[in-house]
Amino acid sequence: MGRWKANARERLEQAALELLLERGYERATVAEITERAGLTKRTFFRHFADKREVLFSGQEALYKLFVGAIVGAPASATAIDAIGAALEAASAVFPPERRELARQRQAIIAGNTELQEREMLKRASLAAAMVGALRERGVTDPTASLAAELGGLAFRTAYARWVDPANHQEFAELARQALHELKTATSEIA
Amino acid sequence: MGRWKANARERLEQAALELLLERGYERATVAEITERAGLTKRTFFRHFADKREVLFSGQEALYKLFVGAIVGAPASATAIDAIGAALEAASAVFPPERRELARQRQAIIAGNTELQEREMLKRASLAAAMVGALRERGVTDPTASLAAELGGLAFRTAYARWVDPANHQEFAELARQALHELKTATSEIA
DNA sequence: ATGGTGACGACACCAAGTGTCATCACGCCT
DNA sequence: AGGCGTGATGACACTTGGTGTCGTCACCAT
Repeated sequence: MGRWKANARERLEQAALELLLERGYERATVAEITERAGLTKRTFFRHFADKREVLFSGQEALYKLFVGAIVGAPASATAIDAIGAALEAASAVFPPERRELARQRQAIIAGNTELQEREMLKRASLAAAMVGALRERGVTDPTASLAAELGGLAFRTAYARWVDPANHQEFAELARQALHELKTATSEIA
Repeated sequence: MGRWKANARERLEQAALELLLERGYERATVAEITERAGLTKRTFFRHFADKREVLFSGQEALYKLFVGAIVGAPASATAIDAIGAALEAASAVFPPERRELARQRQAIIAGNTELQEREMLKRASLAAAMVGALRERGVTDPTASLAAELGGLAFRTAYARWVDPANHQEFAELARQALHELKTATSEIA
């Protein structure tokens, strides 16, 4: 079987999504995923650092959108304004067509602890990236960490609502709502 | 309550700490840890769910202190007050004698991604527990999540300073400082 | 063609976990 | 004291994730 078609990585992602949805993360082996994709186990690990990573391939782009929007926000913008701009920019990664995919992905992650661990690490990396970007704007540390944490919470809230079948609004709108709610809660808490 | 050679779990934790400090997490095998403890690989996995877990054994107690303090806070206490009480209660787990141990543990974790993943998951579990406890007090959701996130950030800040050799204050004092800084930053951000 | 480059397959190998059964120390009962 | 049950451990085989290494084959530029 010496043939090799293009899109190996995408085929692996697709095969993984299907198989993990059918059988769950633990009951599906890497060998079975690669078999479905017409490849071998070794090739899987050339494209993904480990089995979990096949479900977290868009993260890099998300970081860049966040960081870019924060450092690119107007100089007059406050830390929270910059966070708001970041959420706005992030909306580009979550068009309505990707909602069903995101839902499936979340269903798989919800069923396995290893995947949740990976997700938590990605969250922390994103938060750290936001803190770094805010610092580049001159925001000092207690405020930078707090703003990043707030942004992360707003993002997770918006994402959870976006994935929820009960809602039909666009991500950007949900993000604006979540951030607004958190801002008012913040002023009430102090 | 069987007492065989006794202390199997503690011996495993001690052997693991030593070996992981010497060689790092990835270059030390479970078989080597158990060999040092005078036990077998199988026994290790009867005491710990996986290799990572040997470094996270005190977490259960921490959760209980947090939750207990939050639900046990006086009815007049605000959400932030309850968080403050939780941090105060958590100080019991971090006496000065445990500082060196904590430092070593953090050094090992800092050197390996899997361990950081586990730590992030524990953080998230703690945050979720705090949200649950706050809800029991009648705190509703945007505020509960925000307060829990704030508490987590204060805790991490205090812990980082407590472990830092440059500081010599007690954990409770560092926690009060961190929470106070975050409260003022919160009022400035809104 | 011709040779170089990069992606893939084949194979061996290590380490993390798990299932299963045997064994051995201890407390308890008579 | 001696037998019994229980729970912790050892022994061993097995699966799966993940890596190192080498060979092979398509593609491209010369």
